[in-house]
Amino acid sequence: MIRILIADDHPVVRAGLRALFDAEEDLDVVAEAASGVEAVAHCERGEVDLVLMDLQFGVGPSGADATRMIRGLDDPPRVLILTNYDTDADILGAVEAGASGYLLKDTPPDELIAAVRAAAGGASALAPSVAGRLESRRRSPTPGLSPREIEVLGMVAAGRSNREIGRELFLSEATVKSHLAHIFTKLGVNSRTRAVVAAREIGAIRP
Amino acid sequence: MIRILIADDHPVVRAGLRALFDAEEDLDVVAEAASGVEAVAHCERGEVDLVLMDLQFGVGPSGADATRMIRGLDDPPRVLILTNYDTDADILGAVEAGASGYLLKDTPPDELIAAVRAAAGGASALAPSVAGRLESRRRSPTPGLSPREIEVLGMVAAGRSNREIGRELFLSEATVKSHLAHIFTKLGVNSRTRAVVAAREIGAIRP
DNA sequence: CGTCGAATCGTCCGAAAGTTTGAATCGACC
DNA sequence: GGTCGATTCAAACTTTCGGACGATTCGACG
Repeated sequence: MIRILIADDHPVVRAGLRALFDAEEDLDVVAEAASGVEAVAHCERGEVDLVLMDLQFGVGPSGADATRMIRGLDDPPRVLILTNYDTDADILGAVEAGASGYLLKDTPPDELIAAVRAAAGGASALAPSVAGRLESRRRSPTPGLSPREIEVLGMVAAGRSNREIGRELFLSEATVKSHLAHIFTKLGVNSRTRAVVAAREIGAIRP
Repeated sequence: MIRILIADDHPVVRAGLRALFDAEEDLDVVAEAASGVEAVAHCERGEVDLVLMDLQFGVGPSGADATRMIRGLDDPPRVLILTNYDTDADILGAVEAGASGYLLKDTPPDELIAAVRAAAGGASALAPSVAGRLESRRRSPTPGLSPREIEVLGMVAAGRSNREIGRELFLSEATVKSHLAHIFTKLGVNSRTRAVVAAREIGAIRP
């Protein structure tokens, strides 16, 4: 018997998953959580073998954060990510946080159930499209943007000018330009707007 | 008895909605559709009082398109939009397409069921947050960007330079600048990156 | 201890971008 | 028939960006 915790902020999705699992004899939905903190609280009490976790909660810690916390417990349950979003950064973040698998919400039910059984059994379960993405990422790893560069890039994406960025980060405009020049070469572009597009594509900034 | 068609490309969401409605005596889920064309086909055969429609389908016509087609039938069912996304343009587009209501997927189940009954009874059902958004939109209507301006803005958002935009649209660079100047004043900004941010916020270009 | 990347700041210069002003055409609308 | 917005273009001007150097500091790593 696999004891499952469903963590998703959409009641409809929770009901759908519960209906799906109720039809299987070896799957038992023992709890639901509408937020990351709720999910962690449930796991602290034990009695859960596997968590189905959304990445996007309206408020509070993200699914990746919750995953990290859960995996830090003693004898933690496995965590399977089930989300709509599939940018590289999301997936990498989740896997690094300790997720055993990554599924997209348009996964067919039979695949989903198979993945749940596989994950509970200790195997890794990645949606094929996700696995391919991870593979392609391994071949051309993220142009390692430093934290500072990502910060600057985020402000560029928000429409700030170099001068404004300098003011807000307490930098000289020259430094901002310097960061931007590095960002440009790392992303293979030659203008701020193109950099924003590229950053969105690789998931380096909020979509 | 309200006969319901669920149109959503996510099996999990369909299962969730079905479970939700099955618990109500006066609601009967008579069919499911995983795409816009499927939904329209079902409605052409009649036997449906209300369609719960997602806006985002992976392939094929959008939920708004499907809504337009359904509302163009003889004696059409009512259409209730149920979606994740809530940009102004999405909502406006759906309402203009003939939707009787607009709900977000994080709506609590009881509200959802109430909205379904209201819509089937002929009333309009808008989520409070959505109604507020429409209201605010009425107060400050979309700065009327012309089709050409939207076209230019889209290319700016894609990272093109003024010269490139001119080449691709067979315009002089002066004309591109002229369009941009108008766009800036209409959006109340003073740079291309800010214009892209503003355009995203009001839903004038792809999110 | 030397090396390396990250982060900081600087100058100089050409290329884009943005501002201002003006103007022509065209279709829609009253 | 006149007005108005959309679209097109132009010249001149200012500001911002981006490229191409270099330079310093500092912590990490072997």
